[in-house]
Amino acid sequence: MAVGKIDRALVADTALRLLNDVGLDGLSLRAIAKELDVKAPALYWHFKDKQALLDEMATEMFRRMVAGTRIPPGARWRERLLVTSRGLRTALLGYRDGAKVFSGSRFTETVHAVQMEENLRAFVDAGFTLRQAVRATNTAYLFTLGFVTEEQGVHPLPGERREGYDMAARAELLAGFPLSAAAGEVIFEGYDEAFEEGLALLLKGIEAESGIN
Amino acid sequence: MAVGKIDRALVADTALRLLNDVGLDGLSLRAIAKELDVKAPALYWHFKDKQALLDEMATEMFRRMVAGTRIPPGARWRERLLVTSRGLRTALLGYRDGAKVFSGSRFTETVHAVQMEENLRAFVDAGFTLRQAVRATNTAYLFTLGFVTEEQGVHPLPGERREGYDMAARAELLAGFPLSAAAGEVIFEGYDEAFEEGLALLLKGIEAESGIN
DNA sequence: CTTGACAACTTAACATCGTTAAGGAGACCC
DNA sequence: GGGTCTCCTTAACGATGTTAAGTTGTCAAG
Repeated sequence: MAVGKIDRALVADTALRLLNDVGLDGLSLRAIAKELDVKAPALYWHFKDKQALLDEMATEMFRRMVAGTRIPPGARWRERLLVTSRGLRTALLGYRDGAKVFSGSRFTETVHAVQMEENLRAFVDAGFTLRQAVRATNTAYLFTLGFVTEEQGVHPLPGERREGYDMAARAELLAGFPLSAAAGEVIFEGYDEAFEEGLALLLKGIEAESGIN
Repeated sequence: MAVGKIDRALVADTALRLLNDVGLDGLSLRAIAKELDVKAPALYWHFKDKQALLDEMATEMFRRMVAGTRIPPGARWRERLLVTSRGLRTALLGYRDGAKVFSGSRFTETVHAVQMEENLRAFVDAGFTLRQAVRATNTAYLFTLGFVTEEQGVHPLPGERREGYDMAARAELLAGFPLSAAAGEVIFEGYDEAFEEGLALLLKGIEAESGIN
């Protein structure tokens, strides 16, 4: 398809586009290569192995997340943590198996440090110790990763629903567990609200434990 | 090795044992079959595909977690959430790539409903609405999953450390980001404390938002 | 203008993987 | 003794990540 010069960025971009069509399981080097009008082994000129390509994809995902996250100027710790957490979730949801790709990879650059530094700075400026700042941001980060991982297990892409989870069948299996049965609706419907309320719990906790608001 | 009757439970048990040696990537059907003194296609008599076997492994992990988690009689919501979250982390840490296997699979039974029901019950009895109870327990659950997933990216098994993460090199890369550089020690050392403090934040938040203690 | 080096690819092949098709040994029942 | 069912084997398929070796184009030095 694309006949121009091939470099790491173009490969990662192409792979990310393909990811939404075929998912992580279908993302073979041969498929990516075909999209670039090239044979599979050519990719080894640019990446030492497939994991290195996945790492580049994760890094590019993060780059786009940072670019797409508008942080209000003068935002304080609370707002920053809300906005960056929502931004991460939105970014991961933008790709099929986005959370899996992301959390199975390691960054190839230090782009992530910019946002991390600004977030930590906001906390420290507000009076948190560095340790408190790290724990707070990291907890939000890991909650978001876990959340989207599970969410994408049910909704591979926003709007799509994965087969094999019938609400009625679930209710029947959980006869004898009335609360768990009723919990189904709360869990599997309204992921947006669930995420927001989880974040809200965390923020409340940060506030309550530090006394900083 | 084992020459007795082969059934789903034995296969899952053997696969879980092998998992700690070879990791998820090395966990091939042929390797599992060899461990059972059997050829790979034999496994298809007991499982419709590899994912079904992984599902059984995840279910067995959960079963052992429940069996290994001593919940003090009369424990209230706070203590229950602490104990079950710690229990989940400990269980996942017990297997190489435990978190990945677990969060990529779906239970084959409803064993999980027992503990879920008891936890929700504890919350509701304490005065939480069902919705609050679900949000609280689910947030803790997803945080734990995200946490251990990242933790095992650095420590495949307790005591082992994955290569490629040199603390000195990291500090050098993050020159210009002093807070992020300093955060390294807080993040990568003391996962136990980090987990406890993340949980503590959450519990504080649950308490603060509901007014229930 | 030729030569040589280097970058960027192709072709061919390898071992391994999940999975399917077909068949065989053994237990059990009529 | 014949037939059926369970549980396994043998053989094979297509696909995968990866490596080795060779090919093409570009470009600078002699």
